Amino acid sequence: MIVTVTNPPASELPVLRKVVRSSTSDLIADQLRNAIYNGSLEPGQSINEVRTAELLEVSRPSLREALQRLISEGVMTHAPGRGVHVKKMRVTDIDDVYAVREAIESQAIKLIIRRERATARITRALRELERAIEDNAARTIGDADLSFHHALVACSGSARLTDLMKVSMVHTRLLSLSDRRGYEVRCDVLDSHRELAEAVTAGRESQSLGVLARIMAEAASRLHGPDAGVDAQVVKALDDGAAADDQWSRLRERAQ
Amino acid sequence: MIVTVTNPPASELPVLRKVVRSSTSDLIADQLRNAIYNGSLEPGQSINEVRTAELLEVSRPSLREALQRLISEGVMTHAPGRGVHVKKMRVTDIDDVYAVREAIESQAIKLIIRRERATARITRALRELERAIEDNAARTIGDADLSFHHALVACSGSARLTDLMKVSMVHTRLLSLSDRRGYEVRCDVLDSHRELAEAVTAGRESQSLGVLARIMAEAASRLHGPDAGVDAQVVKALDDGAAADDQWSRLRERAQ
DNA sequence: TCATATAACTTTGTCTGACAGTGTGACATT
DNA sequence: AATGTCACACTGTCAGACAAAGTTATATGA
Repeated sequence: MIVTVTNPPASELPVLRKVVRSSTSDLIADQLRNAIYNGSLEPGQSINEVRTAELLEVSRPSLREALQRLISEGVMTHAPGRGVHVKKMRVTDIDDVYAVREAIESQAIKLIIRRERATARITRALRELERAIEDNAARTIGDADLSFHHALVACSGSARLTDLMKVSMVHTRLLSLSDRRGYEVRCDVLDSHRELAEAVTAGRESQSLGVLARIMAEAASRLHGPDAGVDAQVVKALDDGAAADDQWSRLRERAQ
Repeated sequence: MIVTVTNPPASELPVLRKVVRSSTSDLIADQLRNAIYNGSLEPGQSINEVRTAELLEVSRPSLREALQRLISEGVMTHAPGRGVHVKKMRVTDIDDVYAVREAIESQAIKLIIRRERATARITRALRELERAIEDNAARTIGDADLSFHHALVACSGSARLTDLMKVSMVHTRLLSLSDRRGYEVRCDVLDSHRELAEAVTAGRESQSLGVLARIMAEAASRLHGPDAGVDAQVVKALDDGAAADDQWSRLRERAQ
C-alpha cells in the first residue's frame, strides 16, 4: 500500500493536537475566576472596569466580554448602573448550590457505574485529599475536597457535566467565602469520601448515591449551622493565609 | 407604633417589585437565543458581527458581549479568527445533553416530592401538551414538551436548576434542529408524560424517576435511531413551517 | 442639629472609528 | 495537482468619547 508523504492524514500524526488559541476575554475570565476561587477577590467586591482593565493591561471592551462570561456562570452579578460585583452568596443559595451539585454528581456516579468507566482518577484524588488532611490547612483541604468531586464527575466522561461541575466548584467556594466564619472543614471528610470512592469503584450504585447525599447534606448543614450567617457583611479571609497571588492582592487594594 | 410615611419598608408595598432593567447585551442575547430556539438561526450558521449589529441596531461591542454569554451557555461556539457560529450538535452530544437533563430533572423531582411543593404548574403544562398534540404540529408539540419539563423543574423552586433547565431546553432543541430528519416527535409522548405528572403529584419518587429515565432514554434513542445522523450537513426546517420572525428570517438570509 | 436639596465628581453603558492579524477564495505558477 | 501569491473580508483588540446613572460632598432650610 502506497501512502503519499505529503499531506498525511491526521491519523498518521497522532502527536499533533489541535492548536488551542484562547481569546483575551477567555484569559481574563480565567484569571478573574481563579482570583475568586483562591479568595483574592472577595464576595461582594466590585470590579472597577477602568482600573481592572489597566491592571490586566487589556481594553475595557475585552474585560467587559469576560465579565459577561462570569455573570452567566453565576460567579459575578450585575447591578444596572452600579457595575459588576463578585457574587455574594446568601442563605438561600446554600441549599440551591448543593442541590445542583447533588444533581450533577449523582448523575456522574450513575454514568460511571453503568458505563463501567475507569475510576483511577477518583482514587488518585482521594490520596491527594489524605495528604491535604495531614497538612491540616483548611484551604488545602478545601481544594482537595473540591478536586475529588471534580475528578468524580470527570470520570463520567460527560463534557457538559464536567463543565457544570467546574462552575459549581466556584459556587461552593463562594459559599464558604461568603460565610462570616470563614473557611472551615469537617474532620470526617476523609471517612465519607473514602466510603464514596470505594462504593463507586465497586459499582455499588445505591450506596454511592446515599453516601453522596449524606456528604452534600452535611456540607450544607455546616454552612447553615448555628450562628452561621452566610448573609454576613464581614467576610473572613482563608484561615491558612496562604499568600494570595501578588497581582490580585494589588487588585484587591486598588479596586477599593 | 409609628411608621414614617416616606420611604416605607418593602414589606408594606408587596405590589411593587424590583424593577428590572436589562442591559443591551442581555436583550441581544435573548433575541439570539430565541432565534435559535425557534429555528430562525440554523445550527452551524455563522454570525457576521457587523451585519448582525447593524440589523439589531446595536454596536459591535454590545453584540460581542451578548455572544460571550451565548458561548458560555454552549449555544454558540467560537472558532478563533473565524468568529462565532450557532452550535451544531454532533452524535456525541445526544447522550451528553440528555445526561444533563436527567441530572437536572431527577433532582427537581426529588426536591418537589421531599419538600412537598405545589405541582399545579405541571398539570397545567400537561394540559397544554394535550392541546398541542391535538393540533398535531410537530413544532407546537415540541414546544409544549419542553415547556412541560421546564415547569417540572420550576416547581422544584431551585433557581439554579431552573436556569440550567432553560439552557438545556435550547440544547435539546439544537439536537433536533441538527438532525437531518428535522423535527420529529414520538406519538407516545402524552402517555409517558401523563404518567410522570401523576407519579410526581402523587409523591411516588422512584416511579417518577423511572418514568423520567425512560422518557430521556427514548428521546435520545430516537435521535440516535437508524439513519439518524445528527452529524448531518443538511438541516431540515421545522415541519409546520410556522412563519419565523420577520427580522430573523431577514438575518438568516443576509448573514449568509 | 438634622434632613433635604444642589452641585461636583465618578463610573457605567454604549457608540464610533481604527487597525493589525487571520482566514478565504481567486488566480498564477511550477 | 499541488503550491505559492495576492486581494478582500472579517475578526480581535484597542483608544477615545459622551450621555446617563450613581455617589459623594457641600450648602441650604427647618
